[in-house]
Amino acid sequence: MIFSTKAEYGIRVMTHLAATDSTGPVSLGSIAEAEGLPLAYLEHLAQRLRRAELVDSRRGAHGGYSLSRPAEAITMAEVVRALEGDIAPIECISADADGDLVCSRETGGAAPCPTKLLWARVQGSIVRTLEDTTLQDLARPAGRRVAA
Amino acid sequence: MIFSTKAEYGIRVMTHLAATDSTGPVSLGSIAEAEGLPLAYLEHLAQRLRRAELVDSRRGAHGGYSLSRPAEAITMAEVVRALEGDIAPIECISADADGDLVCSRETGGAAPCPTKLLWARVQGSIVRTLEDTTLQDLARPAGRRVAA
DNA sequence: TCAATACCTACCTGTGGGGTAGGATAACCG
DNA sequence: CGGTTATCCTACCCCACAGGTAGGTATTGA
Repeated sequence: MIFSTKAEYGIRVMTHLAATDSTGPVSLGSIAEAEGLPLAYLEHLAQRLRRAELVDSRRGAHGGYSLSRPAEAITMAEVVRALEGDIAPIECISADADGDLVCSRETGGAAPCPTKLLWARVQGSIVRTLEDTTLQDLARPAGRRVAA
Repeated sequence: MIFSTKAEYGIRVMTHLAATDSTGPVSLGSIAEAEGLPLAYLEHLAQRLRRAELVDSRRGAHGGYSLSRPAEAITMAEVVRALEGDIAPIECISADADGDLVCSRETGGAAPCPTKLLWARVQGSIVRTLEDTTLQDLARPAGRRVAA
């Protein structure tokens, strides 16, 4: 499995916010009830979304969460990264500061790991797909921006 | 992480076989030594590859494994599926007999899960990438068949 | 002041990845 | 035929992490 329920639940929270936006902050409790998800667990995910500055929060009575930006300006790449961490196809692959993929098995350029090409391709296609899909695409499933 | 070391190790075994092909079967022991991987673990992976009919095996002295088909006729989609099982981006998504994606959260078409569109796109891009990459592409990293 | 809410830290439990161990079976070689 | 080299098979083990639960603290509106 590629993504865990962290990504699923978190995206459902974001989609819910997108659908009920402009009516003030929405409490996690009401989202949990509407989506049928455990509140205590959603709180963890909401913290990740907040630290990534994808949502704003207001504490106290009538507080809650709201999108920090319009739904069309939030890509799924950002959301998934906030919820799941860096998107890597496999443990030995990570991106360096320039965004180039690095294989931890490559010890001084001796014998490049033959699988690196595959992971690079897979990673690229996933990231491109996530960057091409915005929150708005999911909130209004009728309007598909790009070909699936 | 999307793929585990099962996929990595298994592909390295396949690549090794592709590189040393036409010289008779290769023992797992020699592959394990050359690649620096634990033999006992590779045996599990080799069984998966054999049951998927991606490799042929010969028992006994001077036995070992060999590719069941030319490297250019083996796609990474087959190899990864044999090693990791079905490729699904998330637990709630699976493919039915026709290959269409099904979301286990959809209970009678009530409220379609807003995340399904995203998982469908991601799954499609991964599968397409894996199907476009053959074992030969990895065995000869210089000759890239498709754009990354 | 009180209720509602976000925020924080600690803990728990099951599953699966990533192996190890040990034997049974089969083929070649002298 | 008997030993050696291999695949094949089953059982087990450890631990990190997903997926939560619990319980408290801080903040705000009425």
